[in-house]
Amino acid sequence: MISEEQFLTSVFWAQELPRDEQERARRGITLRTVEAGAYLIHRGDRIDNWTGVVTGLLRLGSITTSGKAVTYAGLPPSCWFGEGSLLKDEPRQYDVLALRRTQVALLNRATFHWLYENSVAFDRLLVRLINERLGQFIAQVEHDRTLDSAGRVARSLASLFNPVISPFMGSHIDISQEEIGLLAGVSRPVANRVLQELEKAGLLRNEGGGVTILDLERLRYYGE
DNA sequence: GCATTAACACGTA
DNA sequence: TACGTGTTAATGC
Repeated sequence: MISEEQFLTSVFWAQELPRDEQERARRGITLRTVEAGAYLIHRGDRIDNWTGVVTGLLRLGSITTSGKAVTYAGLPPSCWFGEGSLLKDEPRQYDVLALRRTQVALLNRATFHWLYENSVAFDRLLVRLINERLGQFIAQVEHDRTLDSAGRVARSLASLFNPVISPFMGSHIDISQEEIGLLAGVSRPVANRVLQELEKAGLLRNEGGGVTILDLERLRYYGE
């Protein structure tokens, strides 16, 4: 179980629940650390938790039959995921890999289902998140087919700062150019070149192991 | 052409 | 020493 203070500061949806439901949710959450390069979830695993990123960075994706890594989304701090597998009670469809040492919060299955059955506030939260994620993935399919590498890097960076999905993000993220390349599906030299291009355009600031976003709206539509 | 990999130099924690 | 960044050369689709 996590402390009340940790619950309120690291779980963005805590305040959306009435007091008694908050307390029930808090008692159902445990913390866990995943080392850099380790898998939190393998494709085919049975899922027993709804999972939130507290610190660090995860990559949602899979490996194609030809062995190529495909990224579906970066999962930054304050992002919660895995509700699909819990609601459908089916094995996990994708891999979740820690790009760096990452702390996650795990809400156990029983508590998740209790909230799902009994809390209007929790259901509204789920609908909002699923709706937003659907829009994000549809946009991503379009962009992967139309944008060049600069647009894809800009897009995948911008998607980390989605205020519905990861509301605690602010404007800075600790992420190396190597990791940006892994998320955007480009090599590090390309990520490096694009980041300099985006900095020249005034959309972000490169800070060595991190990036500060200066203009999220233009970053989101860069290259269109 | 544009991207990738491998390699090297450089600065910093 | 380890890591992140900037850059180049060789190579492939």
